[in-house]
Amino acid sequence: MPSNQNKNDLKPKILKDEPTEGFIVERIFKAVMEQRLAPNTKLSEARLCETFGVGRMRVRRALLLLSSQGIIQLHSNRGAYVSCPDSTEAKDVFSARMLIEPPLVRQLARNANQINFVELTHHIILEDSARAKNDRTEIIKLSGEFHIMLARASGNKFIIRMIRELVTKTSLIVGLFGSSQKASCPDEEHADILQAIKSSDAEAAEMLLFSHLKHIQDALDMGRTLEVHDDLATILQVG
Amino acid sequence: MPSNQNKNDLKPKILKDEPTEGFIVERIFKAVMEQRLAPNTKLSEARLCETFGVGRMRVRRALLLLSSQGIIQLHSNRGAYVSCPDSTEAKDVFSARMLIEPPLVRQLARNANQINFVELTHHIILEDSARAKNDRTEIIKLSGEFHIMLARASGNKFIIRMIRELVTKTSLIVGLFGSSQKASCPDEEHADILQAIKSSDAEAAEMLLFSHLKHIQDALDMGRTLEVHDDLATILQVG
DNA sequence: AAGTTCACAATTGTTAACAATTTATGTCAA
DNA sequence: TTGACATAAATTGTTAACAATTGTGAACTT
Repeated sequence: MPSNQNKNDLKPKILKDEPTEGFIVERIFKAVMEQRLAPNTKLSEARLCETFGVGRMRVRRALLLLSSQGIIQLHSNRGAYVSCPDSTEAKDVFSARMLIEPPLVRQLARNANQINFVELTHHIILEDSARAKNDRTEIIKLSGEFHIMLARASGNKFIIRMIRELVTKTSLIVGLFGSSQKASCPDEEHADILQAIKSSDAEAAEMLLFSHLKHIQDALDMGRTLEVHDDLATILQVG
Repeated sequence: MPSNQNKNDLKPKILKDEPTEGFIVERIFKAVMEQRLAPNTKLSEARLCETFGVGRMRVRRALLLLSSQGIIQLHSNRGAYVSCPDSTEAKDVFSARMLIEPPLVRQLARNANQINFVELTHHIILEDSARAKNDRTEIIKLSGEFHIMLARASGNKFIIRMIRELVTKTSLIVGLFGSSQKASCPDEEHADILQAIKSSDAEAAEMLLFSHLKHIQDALDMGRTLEVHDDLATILQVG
């Protein structure tokens, strides 16, 4: 959802080593989704400039785009901070996801024959593998990505964008309110959902996804303190 | 230290006569939704600057925000143009709306007791009035707004934003592919939907909204020429 | 007349300097 | 030590000049 889709832009601008603002948005977006950027972290222009080796304009445009997607918040004259959703916003996020995603997988199950399952199936394997290694960071990353892949299977760019935004906010919420003991994404539920879709069982898929979201929400524990990262360069350059 | 969020953000900046970029976005957004800005219309920076009496920076930021919402498209070195959705995108828009809005009104019907119906009811009256006067412009404006009001009734800002964007794109699509003879928004359907919600008939509301969207889509006629407006000042300053 | 080339005008993209605001620092008094 | 207050530093917001790109049109060739 970042930048622009260009028809006539067949220029070799990609050769320039300067990252485009879409690239910067993507990086920060991903860092937030993978919980490498904690809520309330300050994203100063100067820091981002040197991190990405880019002028101030690009950074400011990227920050504006991120703020328009609710990933960060711009406080005038004070800078950009990673969004810190409150419980109300958390409720809205899950409410929106519960409204959209169940009908989505229902539709997917109905058109199961048109779906390419290889990537999705492979993704489940990756998730299992990460769980086996107890790699919390990887689990979080893959868990979010699974839902985005489901959205992508719809082929509808509006749905994809919406889900992407909601999943990213979910990452922030889980980072803030997720009790570390409970599993952030219950073990076999993704596999079950995918199986239901594969077997064209629309009702089951819809219900499974709904309860899946409910499980995630129920595992939240409102009322936790948060830590603020500060080594942006490391966080953003990796991955 | 993390507890202070809105301290100085409530400044009397509104006193400045310079419109903020949010204001500019809102104006253009609305102009597109009400079909006063035709697809493919060029929005040159200079023109917008003098129209809103604002520096180039504000305009550029506004344009970036609008492009991130898909309302306009930015072609590098060539400027900003009102989006001109093709048939594929049109299909995606209706597909997304059919996925989201029916479950939305279903939910609204279930919680009908928590909804304030005065504005919605009044809106129906306004629509009837506009239809009576055969005021096409007003009809288009009100028709879109009704759906946004439904979204607003959910109180969920993610849903509201999504619907707003989809409705606006629908306006572009109807402007492009809408055959002028067929009604753009069938006469009594909004009233019927609202009545179903009022009576807590979730199933009926869901189905009525679905077929309502289908009717709008079916009334489209792919393959029309488009006209490009050019008097931005007039268009944007009114309303 | 159609097409090409070249130069010029208009528009957008970028940079850097400047202004405004916030945050940090340091001194002094209670 | 704490608090207030003034000053300095750092950060963001804005403006304007400059660079780069695109579109236009005249002159020229075929």
